[in-house]
Amino acid sequence: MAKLHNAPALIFRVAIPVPLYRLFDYLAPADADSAQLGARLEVPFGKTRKIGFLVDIVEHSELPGDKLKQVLRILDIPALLSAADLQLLHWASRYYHHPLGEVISAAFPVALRRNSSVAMPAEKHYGLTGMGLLADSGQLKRAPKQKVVLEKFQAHQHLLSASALSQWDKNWRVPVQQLIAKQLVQLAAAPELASPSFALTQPAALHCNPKQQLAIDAVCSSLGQFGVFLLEGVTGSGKTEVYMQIISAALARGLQVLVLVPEITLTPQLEERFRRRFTVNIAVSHSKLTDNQRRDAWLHIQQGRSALLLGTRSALFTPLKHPGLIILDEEHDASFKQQEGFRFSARDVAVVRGKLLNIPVLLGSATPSLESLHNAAHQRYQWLELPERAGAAIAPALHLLDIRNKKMQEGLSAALLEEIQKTLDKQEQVLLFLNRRGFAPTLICHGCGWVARCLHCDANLVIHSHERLLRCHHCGKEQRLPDHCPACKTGVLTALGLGTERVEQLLAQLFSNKTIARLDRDSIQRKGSLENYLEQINLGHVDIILGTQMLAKGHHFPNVTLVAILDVDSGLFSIDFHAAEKLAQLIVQVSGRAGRAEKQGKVIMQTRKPDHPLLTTLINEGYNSFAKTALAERQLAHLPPYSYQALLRAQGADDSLPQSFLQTVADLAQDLNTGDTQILGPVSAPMARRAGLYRHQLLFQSGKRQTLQRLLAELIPKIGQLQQGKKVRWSLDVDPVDLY
DNA sequence: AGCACGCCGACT
DNA sequence: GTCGGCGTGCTC
Repeated sequence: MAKLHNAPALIFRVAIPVPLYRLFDYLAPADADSAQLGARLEVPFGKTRKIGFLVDIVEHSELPGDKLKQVLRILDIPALLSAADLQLLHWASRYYHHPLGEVISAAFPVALRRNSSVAMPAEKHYGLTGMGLLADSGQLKRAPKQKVVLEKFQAHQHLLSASALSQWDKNWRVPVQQLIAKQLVQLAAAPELASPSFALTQPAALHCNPKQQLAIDAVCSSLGQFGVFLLEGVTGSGKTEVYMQIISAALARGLQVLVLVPEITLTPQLEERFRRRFTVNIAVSHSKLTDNQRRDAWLHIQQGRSALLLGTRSALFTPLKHPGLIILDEEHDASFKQQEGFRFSARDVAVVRGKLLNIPVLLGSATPSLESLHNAAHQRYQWLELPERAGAAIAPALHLLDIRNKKMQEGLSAALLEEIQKTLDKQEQVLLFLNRRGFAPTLICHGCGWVARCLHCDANLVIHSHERLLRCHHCGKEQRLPDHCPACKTGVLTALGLGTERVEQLLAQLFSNKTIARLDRDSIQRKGSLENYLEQINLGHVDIILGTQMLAKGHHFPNVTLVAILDVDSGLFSIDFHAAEKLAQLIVQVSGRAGRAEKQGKVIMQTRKPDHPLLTTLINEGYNSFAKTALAERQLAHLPPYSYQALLRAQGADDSLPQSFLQTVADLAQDLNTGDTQILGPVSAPMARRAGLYRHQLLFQSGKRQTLQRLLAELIPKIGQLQQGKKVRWSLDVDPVDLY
């Protein structure tokens, strides 16, 4: 404990996960020598204790020594984050103008943010004994469970962890214990990661076409150095096989691979394919897992015990012991953008991470974002295309169906109904897409014109007919479906517009001998898992599939030969300039759900704007032509990616507080604005009131990223000190993707 | 974000 | 007389 009198007391600069734009100084603890930057620290903070992060060690503090408290303890020796990881988090904090403590905190799994224990799961691993290796499983025919388990081990020829076994079969413990008793299986020490010689006993890779091989070679030759690759491949073009062969090359070099996917609904199939293909330990991280499971996955990768991490957005920051490659699948997907708190884009941060770690980053999509295509066009990303459908599957044919002046039955034209009938007659499946759940979006009184509106939002209530409810899709508030008009008491209430429930009802009438599956948030919640539905569909037990957005993602329905998008027009006219891009991606993605090698799929889009250039370009010339046109329009309008934006949102209990707060900020920004940054607003948000709060926004736009960044860097810390800033909830969104 | 201090209304 | 409402201020 005794310190030399003259040794200067060391000061720890600590980032604390609080919404404050500053660091906190502490007196170093006794064991200061063992502290590394990035280590978690337990510190006294106000009246409580918090876990903070060591970001600097200095000799002097600006504060007088008697104001400083001492660090209680260093939680991680050594630190769990590498220098490059810490550098990435510093960058992200600066770029997104979000407090460093909260940003670093986001890199850790929840279980490590509050709880100090890095009680590394001393997870048990099991492997074959020499006897087990040679044993003939046929001799266990009187113990079928043991036989299957033994065969599982023999097929893998390496250690299996308890969690891997649990995922394979919940009831593995008893047979494994019995096999241990027979000395066929033994408890083993957990393996270190894959050295370069780690055996990858994988099934032979599929034969690749030349374009696939070109993509594989391009990324593989970049292993060990930074580079961004944009892999554009339509559904069925063999994108996943390209991923697998590149992953395989990275693993063979003893490198770890981080694979990010948009949502967990996509992971079961991909995870299964990975597990079948690779014998390395695979870690999985997504929101359906428990905090402890996610902590374990994080630590397994951090310690190099797992070689492959399959996860969603928040897995991006997981420290890699042997960084090799980052893959981001469906890179255009909106779920890669965090929409609250620390609003980062996992796609953009992944690219920066690749640069800092000096590893390649592979972005894949059938419908790349305009930003990524723009980056590819400017040689910042290397563009790799997979034009052909592997196995000679035929791309679906797209048709616009003009429904102007056509008689419609619940949103379905006679011509479409005829197509549906024809398809059903051939014993093939039909997929109908309508991006609105519920029965109908409006309840109106035929007598007096009263409309059911949400009390807390600027929105109409949606009719949910099965549940006899009116529900607000923005704040979730519900009420009973009224029998009579609450305003005039006499008028007849009428449902206006279309929802999936309503279409389902009609289909059930028209095709009463057919099975219909409705897939939307409501039906999934009520009737059980999505997987169950998907299985029923692919077993051929369903004739008509009807659903929302949910259908556009990942799942392929090989027996579907007709896809119909019931209302393509609602996406054509929006105040948000991203709408056209999103609609085009949606159309292509939904189209991609259908068909297989021997049957060409057909896609019908009902529209009242059959001449709309977005639709005609997309249909006649394809997604890439559409993208070129859309980018040209963006350039003319000086919109991203030809300019850079940041959106400051504010909400409060009344209309004036957020408005005047943003006006103060706008004035302040104007004073600081030395560049060409445009300060637009404040204006009220497109939905001015939501969940009882009044919302306003202020948009910053500049032709130069640096100019915008410089302004924000000066402005944002000042906002925190504004008196008005404490009475409203505000947040900054750098590179916003939806302007709501 | 927490958490405490602080100054005004309806309760045992 | 007090329990407790949430406005305001601070956290090294």
